[in-house]
This record gives sequence, structure tokens and C-alpha cells, in this order.
Amino acid sequence: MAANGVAEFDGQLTSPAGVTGRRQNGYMFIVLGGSPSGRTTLTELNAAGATVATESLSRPELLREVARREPEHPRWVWDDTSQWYPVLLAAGLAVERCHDLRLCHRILRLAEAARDTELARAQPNAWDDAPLEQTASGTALFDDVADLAEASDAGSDPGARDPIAEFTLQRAALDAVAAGSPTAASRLQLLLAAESSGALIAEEMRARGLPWSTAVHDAALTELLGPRPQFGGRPRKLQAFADSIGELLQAPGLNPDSQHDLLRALKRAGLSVTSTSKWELRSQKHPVVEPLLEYKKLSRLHSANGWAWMDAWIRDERFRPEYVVGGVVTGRWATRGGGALQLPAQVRGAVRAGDGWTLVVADAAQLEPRIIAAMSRDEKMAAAGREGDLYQGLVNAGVVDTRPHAKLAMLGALYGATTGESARLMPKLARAYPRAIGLVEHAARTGERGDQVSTWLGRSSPTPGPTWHAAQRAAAEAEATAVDERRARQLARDWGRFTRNFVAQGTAAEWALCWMAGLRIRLRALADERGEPHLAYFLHDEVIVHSPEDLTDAVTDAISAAAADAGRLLFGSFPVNFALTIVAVSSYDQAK
DNA sequence: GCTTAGAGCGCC
DNA sequence: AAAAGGCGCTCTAAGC
Repeated sequence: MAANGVAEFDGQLTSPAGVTGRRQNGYMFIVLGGSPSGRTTLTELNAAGATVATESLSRPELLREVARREPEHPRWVWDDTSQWYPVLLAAGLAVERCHDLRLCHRILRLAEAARDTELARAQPNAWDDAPLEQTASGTALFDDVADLAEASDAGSDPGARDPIAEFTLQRAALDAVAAGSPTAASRLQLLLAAESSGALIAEEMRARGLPWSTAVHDAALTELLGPRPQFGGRPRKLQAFADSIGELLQAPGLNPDSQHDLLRALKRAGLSVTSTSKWELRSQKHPVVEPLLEYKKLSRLHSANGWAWMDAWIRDERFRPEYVVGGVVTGRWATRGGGALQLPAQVRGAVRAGDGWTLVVADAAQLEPRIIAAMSRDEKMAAAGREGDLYQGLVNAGVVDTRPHAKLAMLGALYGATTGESARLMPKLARAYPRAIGLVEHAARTGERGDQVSTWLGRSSPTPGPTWHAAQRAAAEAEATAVDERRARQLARDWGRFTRNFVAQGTAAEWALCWMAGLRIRLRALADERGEPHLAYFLHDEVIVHSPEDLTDAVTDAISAAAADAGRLLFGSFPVNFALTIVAVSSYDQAK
């Protein structure tokens, strides 16, 4: 283990954890080009990147070849896992590892450590994503990102993508990084391997699906909302709430879904509110508040995860979310459709293990505090988490008086609280843990200047865009007004809060990727005639493994061991532990 | 009729 | 008093 905590690399990736490690004899890359549905070009490269063989294959030939070569543990190199892997999985072919050129390209293009490489200097090309479609609520923060992708509208043209040329460029970029900093290169290499492993996991989870009981889901909806309406419209119980809201506000027929109408009715009834949001309503004393809050809760359930959602997303008692690996700038995953990362507690009971199977639900406790403790080598903060609950550890260390205060103070540090109780408590942490808090403070200052920050493994933050820089320039002019200065300061602080959180959230995402990658390999080894335990769900710092009941203990051990592996892989022997809560349940609502 | 912005709220 | 990071989704209202 290298002093920096990253496992030593000898150029290639293999290991017990399946993420990284030692080169084996005959290690090889197999690059797939063309298309999985049409003709494929298969090119075998040796460890040095030299072409060993190349052939053109039809689809059946491709499947045969993958099956034949996989036992040699090659790293499959392709442009986009989400395009290739489902075809293989549909044919019953799982692969151990891959290199996803698109995902790795994105990381390397933005990485500070790889700034002076040919890959980073190249004009935007087909390997750069088209700009991510903004969601309806698209944030102001990222409307202004100076993104490499902006200039690229060729991103969707796979014809312009040469996987071998791109792979060669990426390897050259890593070599160039290694020439300046072997540590930076080995970390980036680990990140690329972990990201690619994540891409495999995402497709495998989608292929398996999350076991979902439509009967339980339907029963829960019926219980809370009333029977499913035959011809649309509001379910009975929801309508009853709407009616009573209308009566209490003396506005018969009021549609509570109309913010405009609702706000007007609330004001007319004498409530002093400026919006219809929950937090503001809660402070009001009026008989309408309770039914209105209840209506909002049920209405949201109905529209977001009601029968329509069930019809759209559940097939054959499986929920198959489309995960978007690295879909968040920090490296967290997103999903496309189905809102899989926002499954409300109300419907989690519908996630049910099959007969003779169980759900092993594991989540990492206070992950981000442990991450910043390890990144900053803050032994004191790491020690506070040693016994399990890090927040309680802060209380026991006499840093704050209660656990809720510990949590509030920590969130303030991670998010950059400026007002309120959180901001008042945070300085206690800064005094007790100058290293860990100093790390996030430094990240904030860096962002405020408009500079990039990077995660532990080297995923870098985007830089602010032209509007941001224009505002800073305007404030620096001699004739700048107070308004100019206030605006510039506001934008700078906003960006600083983003970069502050980026290092913690992004490194936590890397730990989670390594955890899952290692777990996946361990689970494969557990498969026997009783069945194959497999990852079924991932939520930032939490996983669900669907497992044969008989293997519950082995799966639990695998989850713990994989977490410890991930900690060592990233942070070496630094004494931080990544505490887990692990429970085996028959349905997801029983966890937590 | 279609698209888009804002509000609001679910998850971490 | 609505503060503090990252998202996705659905709804209404408004504009084309």
C-alpha cells in the first residue's frame, strides 16, 4: 500500500476487489467498436496498448466471442456501457470489468490533474456529452457553467467515435499525469475503474430489477387515498380533503393544486402567508392547516408514486430504473424517469424479497464527515466515529451538547451554513477539528475565487461560466456600484458553497463506487445452487442486496468487508472506519 | 396544442 | 426567519 493510501498500481487494474490492483499475466484489453446491434469490430490490445488481433463480428459472433474470452478476465473497452452491456446481459453474459470511454472521457476532460494533456487540450468532439437536458427546475447555479460540452452538438453521433483512438488518448493522458505525479495518476486510474464498474452495476441492476409487489403498493395506495378511480380524477379520500379545505376556506370547489387560487383563498381566510409551502403553513394557526398539509402529502403520493407511476414503471413485479452513472457533477448517480432515487417511505413496503429470499439493506452512517476526516487526516474527527455513531462521538468528546446539535453543526460545515443555529454551532466544530473543517473551508475559498476543486481521486468541479466572471469583473471596476459588489459577492459565496460540498459529496460518491465494485465481486463469489445474491438498488450511500435467505450472513459479511476494502483502497491505513447499518428484511420499509 | 418557468416536495 | 449542497418529477400557469 502506498503512503498516500491508494493501492499501488503497476499500470493496470485487477484485484481481489475488482477495482484495482496488480497486473496478471496476459492482461489484456479488448476494444469493441461499431455497434452491438450491427457489426462489431473487436480489437485485442496487449497491456502496452499494442494491437494483438482484430476481427469483424456479427452479433451472434460477438456474443460467442465475449463468452469465449471472458474467462481470461479481459477489460472490455467500449464507448458506452449503457449501449453494449444490455445486449450482453440479455444473452446471459456478465463481464467482470470494462472501461467506459464516455464516462472516463468526461472525468479526464475536466480533471485538474490532467489539464496539460492532449486529451484535455483537444477541441470538443463526439466524446463530449451533449449538454445535459435541464430539468424543469434547472438550477441557476449550473445554467452558467462553462462546460466543455456546450460547444459540442456532435455528441450523439457515434459514427465520429473511434474507440481505439480515444482509448489511446486516455492512456496517454494518464501516462502524462503519472510523469508529474504518480499518486495523482493512480488515483485517477482508480476513479476510472470504479466509474466503469459502476456502469456495469447500473446495467446489471436494471436487468435484474428491484422486486416490487404491485399488490402491496396498490393496497398502500388504497389505504391512504381510497380505491383507484375508474375514470381518472381524485381518489375518494383525497377528494374528501379537497372538499373540506374548500369549506374551511369558504371557497367551494377550490382546487388545492392551483397555487394561485389556493394562496388567494388562504389570504382571504386571514392567514398571513406569502406562499403555499409546507414550512410557512405549519407556522399558521387555522383549522385548514392540518387538512391542507395532509392533502399535499397524499396528493404528492398520488401524482408521483400512484397508480399511474405503477403502470408506467412496474413490469412483471420488477422496478427497473435507468440509472445515470455520474449523472451529477459531483459524481453521484442520477436516474432517468421513475424517480428511483426519490422513492418515498410510503411505498417502500412494496419492495419485497421473493419467497426464500431476503433484502439485505446497508447504509453508510455519517459518510461525508468520515470522508472529510480521512481526506484531511483529522485523527480526532476519525476517532469520534470509531465507536459507530459519529454524531454521538462529537457529543462524547464534549464538542457539542446534544446529538441533534452535532448533526446540525456538521451539516452546516458540509453545506456552508451562514445563518441560523447551524451557522452558530459550526465554529465549535472548527475549533475542535481544524483539519477536517479546514479542508471544506479551503474548498469554499477556492470556489469563491472561481478556481476548481477536486475530489480525493481527482474528479474536478466545473468552473463558473461567463456570467459569473462578468459579475466579478464588474465588481472590481473603479466605478462599481454597491449593487455590483453585492451581486458578485453573492455569486462568489454561492459557488464557494458548491465547491465546499463538492469535495465531500464527490469523494463520498467515490467511496460508494469502490464499496459497490468490491461488493459486486464478492457477491459473485457467493453464488451457488441456492442462487446468486445481487445488488438490487443503490442510493448514494445505501445499497440493497437481494439474496437467498440462506446466504444472508455471508452477504452481510461481504458488505462489511467491501466497505473496509473501500476505506483502505482510498485512504490506506488512516484509522477511519466507515460504519454501516446492515439489516436483513423481507421488505424495504422494515429497514431504518 | 406544445413548451417552459416556477413552485413545491420527495430522496441523499 | 427560511437558512445550507446535490438531484428528479409533477403540477399549474403563462407564453408561443
